Amino acid sequence: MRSDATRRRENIVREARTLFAAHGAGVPLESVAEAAGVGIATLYRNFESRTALADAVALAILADMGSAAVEALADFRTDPAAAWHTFITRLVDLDLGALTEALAHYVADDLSGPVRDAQVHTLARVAELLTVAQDAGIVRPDLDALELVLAMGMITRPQPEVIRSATPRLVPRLVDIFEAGMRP
Amino acid sequence: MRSDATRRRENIVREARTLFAAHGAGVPLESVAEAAGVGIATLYRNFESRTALADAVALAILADMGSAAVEALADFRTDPAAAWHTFITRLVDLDLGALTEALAHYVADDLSGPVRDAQVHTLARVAELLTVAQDAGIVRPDLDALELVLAMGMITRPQPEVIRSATPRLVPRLVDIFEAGMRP
Amino acid sequence: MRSDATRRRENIVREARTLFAAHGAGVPLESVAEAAGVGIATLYRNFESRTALADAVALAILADMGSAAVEALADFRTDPAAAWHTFITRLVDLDLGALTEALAHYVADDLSGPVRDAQVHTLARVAELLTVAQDAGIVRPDLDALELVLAMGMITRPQPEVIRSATPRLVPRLVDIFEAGMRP
Amino acid sequence: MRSDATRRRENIVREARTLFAAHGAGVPLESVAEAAGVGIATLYRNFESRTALADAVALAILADMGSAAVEALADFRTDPAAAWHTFITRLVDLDLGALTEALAHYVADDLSGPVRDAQVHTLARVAELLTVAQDAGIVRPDLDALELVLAMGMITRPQPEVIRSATPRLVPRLVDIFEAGMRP
DNA sequence: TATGAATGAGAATTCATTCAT
DNA sequence: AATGAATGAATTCTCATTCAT
Repeated sequence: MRSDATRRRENIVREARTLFAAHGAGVPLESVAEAAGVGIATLYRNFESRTALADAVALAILADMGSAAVEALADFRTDPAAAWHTFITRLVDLDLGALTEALAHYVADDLSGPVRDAQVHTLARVAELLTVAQDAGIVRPDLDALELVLAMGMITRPQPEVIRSATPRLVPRLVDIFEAGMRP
Repeated sequence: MRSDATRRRENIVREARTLFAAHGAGVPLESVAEAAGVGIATLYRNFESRTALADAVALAILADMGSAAVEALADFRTDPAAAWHTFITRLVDLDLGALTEALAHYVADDLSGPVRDAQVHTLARVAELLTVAQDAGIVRPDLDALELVLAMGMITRPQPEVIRSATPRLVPRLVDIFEAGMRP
Repeated sequence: MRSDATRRRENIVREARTLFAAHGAGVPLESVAEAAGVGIATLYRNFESRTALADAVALAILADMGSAAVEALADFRTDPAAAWHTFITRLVDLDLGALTEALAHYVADDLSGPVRDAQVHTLARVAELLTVAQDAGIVRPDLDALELVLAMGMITRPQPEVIRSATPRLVPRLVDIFEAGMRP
Repeated sequence: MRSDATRRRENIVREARTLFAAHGAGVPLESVAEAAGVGIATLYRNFESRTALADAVALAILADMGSAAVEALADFRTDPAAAWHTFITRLVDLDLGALTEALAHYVADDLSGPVRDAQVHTLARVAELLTVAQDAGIVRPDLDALELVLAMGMITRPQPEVIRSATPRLVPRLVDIFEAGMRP
């Protein structure tokens, strides 16, 4: 029973993440509930408010980002360039745009405790990786972790339909340019 | 009264452009009206619908972008690198994010005639400049005009307040990285 | 100059009458102004409010109805049945539906003085004709003038487009049935 | 709760029917909601749009009309004249005026499927009754079912308050005249 | 606990009426 | 005097959130 509830909850977060990434954080919560196959009231039982759900989405993304950083660090010895490139690629697949959207409701630095902590913690991991990469001469030395993450977030944010369909390969292209720009 | 009305109309477009850039194209039209110092009905007299207003905003931005390209071309002889850099910088100040947002309501290639025409026309100017810059060896050869414009649009799109205040210098930094990435 | 203004004013009333009859008294006054080829402010200079305009429409219709009754009376000697039938036919063409609509804004018996007077006066003429027709044995004796006028108004009131197009001959048919029903 | 919701829904239709009949199909939906004792959003949950509500009203009226026709047919053997008269009388009480109003938003023959079907079906019933009555020599042979229904609709359409209060017995009188006019 | 229904508050849009030229 | 522009008030419709089963 317990795990059933847990799975349901995670499912809601997953769908919210996808929808936030695709259509912005403004999507009707009812559509999130529907995508997750639950009633709207169930969503609200699990997440007190839109903010609470957005926080959960943010935490999920930050967790994935942390893992990506840790794994990249582990692989770094073997093949630095490949490890770094893989990390960037994984960031792209993380729906970072949804993260940005999910944070949109905070004013200034009033991030809720857990989110702020996770952010600090994850950024520390990324910074660690970044330092190693910089020391290895793969990445320009004046780049900081927050900047990197936000940059990836901005270039993967949801695009209006007109633009997405007119330029289907846009994101990979931007990522490629960005990677080039990050080299020393 | 005629010129008065014209000024008012332009004022509405200017405020809309600013607000679209700052908070997305979803901003209440009432807040646009308020910013422009007019009643909501006046806005509607001038722009039949949100779409019509968004079109006007798009046209204004495209016009400015065209001018920037033309001027950069003119300055190119004198100092290619400076001309290119100035062009990029001017793009940043154009509220391209607002353009992206303003296009958000179109499906596929159903841009309204005038907007599509202006887009084609302006992109042609930009492409001209781009070609010149590529020939001069300043810009990587595999970059196209649409890509360039969209890229600038994405990295200047409105940010949630948390992010903007936490990283006030973000946009210039991203631009710098992008410029680096665009070199051959 | 004077007659110019008068003609303009009458033109507004005429267009209002047509539009009230066709689309109900709720039509935008701006569309009335446009149909009359004047600016909305001119309409308002001539008619203080929608009510004032509606009154003018009512008066115009009542005047026409009075004339029709007077003429029918004059023709009655010659050919009673034809005179009566012609009268009924003329009522149909009078846009009586517009009259009904134009009165719609009055509560209870608060008709404005002039309208009430015109109504009383016109009904007296119609009653006169009606009496003559009843005496001649053409019309059932229990019919009164107000009833007659309202009946014609109801069966000529504007119809929704669906119905109008589905049954283009409806009004003449109803008039025919009504005429039959009015015989002794 | 299910049956509760059903009752509520039916209640909304009932009130809408009454208000459409009394004040035209243009009544603020908020006033319909209020009359039904629900919030405006509840009305919208049940009826996607004004059109959907109007359709429901139309269907309800058509259903009642069908029943009236069927019952009149059943009673016809016993007492033709009484059955016919009762049928006419029941039509009057059906708020046919509301039906007309409810159809007002359709263009040409674009009635929504279910409404069109119901209309065809109900008219067939009425036509059946009409034929029987014509065969019995009670009704003039050149009358068709649609005409009959529309005629009743027109003479029972909502009247402006001035008129209603000035002539409280108008509708029954018109019906009487109409019945007379429908005889062979 | 899970759900569908209910609700009020907010945003888009239209229109009668007033104002400034 | 004639006009087009400006405005607020009404109305439709949508959505986050709460409630009753």
